[in-house]
Amino acid sequence: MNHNFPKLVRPPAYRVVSEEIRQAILSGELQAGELLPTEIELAEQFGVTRSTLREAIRILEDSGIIGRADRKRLIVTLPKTSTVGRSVSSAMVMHRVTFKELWQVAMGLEPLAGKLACESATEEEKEQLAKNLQHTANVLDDHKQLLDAEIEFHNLVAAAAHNHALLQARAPLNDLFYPAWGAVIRALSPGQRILVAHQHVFDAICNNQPQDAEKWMEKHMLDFRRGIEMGNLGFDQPVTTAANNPL
Amino acid sequence: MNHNFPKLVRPPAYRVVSEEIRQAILSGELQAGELLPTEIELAEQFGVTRSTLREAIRILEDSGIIGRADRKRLIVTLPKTSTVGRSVSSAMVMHRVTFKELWQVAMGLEPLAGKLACESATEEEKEQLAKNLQHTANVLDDHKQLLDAEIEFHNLVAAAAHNHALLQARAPLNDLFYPAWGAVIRALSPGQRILVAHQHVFDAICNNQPQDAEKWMEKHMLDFRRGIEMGNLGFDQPVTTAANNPL
DNA sequence: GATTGACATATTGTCCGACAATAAGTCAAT
DNA sequence: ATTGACTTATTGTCGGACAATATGTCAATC
Repeated sequence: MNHNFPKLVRPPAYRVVSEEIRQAILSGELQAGELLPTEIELAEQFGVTRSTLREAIRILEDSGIIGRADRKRLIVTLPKTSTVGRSVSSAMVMHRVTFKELWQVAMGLEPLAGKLACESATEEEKEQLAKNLQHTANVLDDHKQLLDAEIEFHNLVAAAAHNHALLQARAPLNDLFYPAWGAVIRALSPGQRILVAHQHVFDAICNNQPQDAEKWMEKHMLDFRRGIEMGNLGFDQPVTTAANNPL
Repeated sequence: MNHNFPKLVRPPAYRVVSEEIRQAILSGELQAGELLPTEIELAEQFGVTRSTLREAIRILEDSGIIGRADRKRLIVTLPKTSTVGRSVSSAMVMHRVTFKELWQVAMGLEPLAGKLACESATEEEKEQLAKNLQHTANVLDDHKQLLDAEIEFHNLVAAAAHNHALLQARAPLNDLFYPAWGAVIRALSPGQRILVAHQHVFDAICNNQPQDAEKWMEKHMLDFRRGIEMGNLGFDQPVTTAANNPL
């Protein structure tokens, strides 16, 4: 054997079709917001049956790049980070990613978000943060509400960074990691330390002091780690999916 | 209107089925490596037609949590980071993520990878890195091969960090970002500076000096930024997908 | 003994046609 | 302005059919 042929790939039709449509979208040929032709028309264009075409559509629909205009007609869509994040989260759960691993990533991303937010946050975003802080102060004793406020704070900071790649990379944290704040909050109760850290991050953002934002976000995450270790969640335990069926 | 009913969600059958299977997998009820029943059997179990069931399967197949045992039978699979990364990359392209945004994320993740690799790298991984360095030195003038070696180096370091969450977060960098090294390499040619940076990161990993690894990875990424700005790629241009059809 | 060929079998890929379910529009009646 | 009845377009689901492909078996061949 002096010559090796490359192994032949013969993807099924539904895969070819879905890839074709995906490329059309990624290349800009199809813009977000455009209505797609009906299933029958599309099937005719590709020369396949509706069944085959539908299988192709499912693939794209799940990855979020096409959705529904009105629960019927298909439309090219800008994927939401949460949609894309879901498949990433699934993968992480299957790979038995631990809290520790996620925390390490969070230690890389959250301080970064704080830093970038200093440069990019708009007045409106600062207001939202301010509102969040005030709300947090009011619900310090209500674990459930405090958890929601806590998660929202991190999302607001990340959004203020105006970096979609960062948002996307952060998505699994929302699904898998921050829900654990529930246990952390109970362990560190009352939430005084949480509020103080948030306050400092907020001030840093308002005064455009990136290093401070970074530093305080880091401290905040260190608290988080301590909380997990104190709670009944093992730091080296794999994360789980909290029965997430938001379809 | 004193009472608001929650809007009714009535997901189609194919979605319910796919979600059902996904949960069975995530809950561990179905382990990776297990063969799934045939389509006919599955359809009978759920009480739907094969067509409907197949649409459900497509969704899961695309997200990589089920695959093929032998191009026919379906099997529960550990999703590869590249598979999951592809949908993330698509989303980023559609959101017109710029080189700058990706670079900012890379500045958060790559030094982190270097740092973690110091603690976690096995002897075998160090050997692979050494081999990569030597190869790099040999192809400093061959742009194409140098690019491959460069990308491999970063992947090896990331793998040596032994953090799957990090690998997953990094996945889009491989698809969208590092291909741009092509232009960078031409701009910075010859690749002497690249090799020096790699060398220092490698030394730091071998001598278990996390700060050094972090620092040199950071310098390396700063070079990258300079290269992009010098090349004909705009730093504020949206990244594109390099006609990636690895099906 | 290893390779080839012929055959049966199981499973997925694709097609076709049909009908039910749902969303949107029109128009008249109240 | 709201309701109700009707029409129409489109997706959701069904059932059955056959082609294409991988597996296994067994005999024939060298």
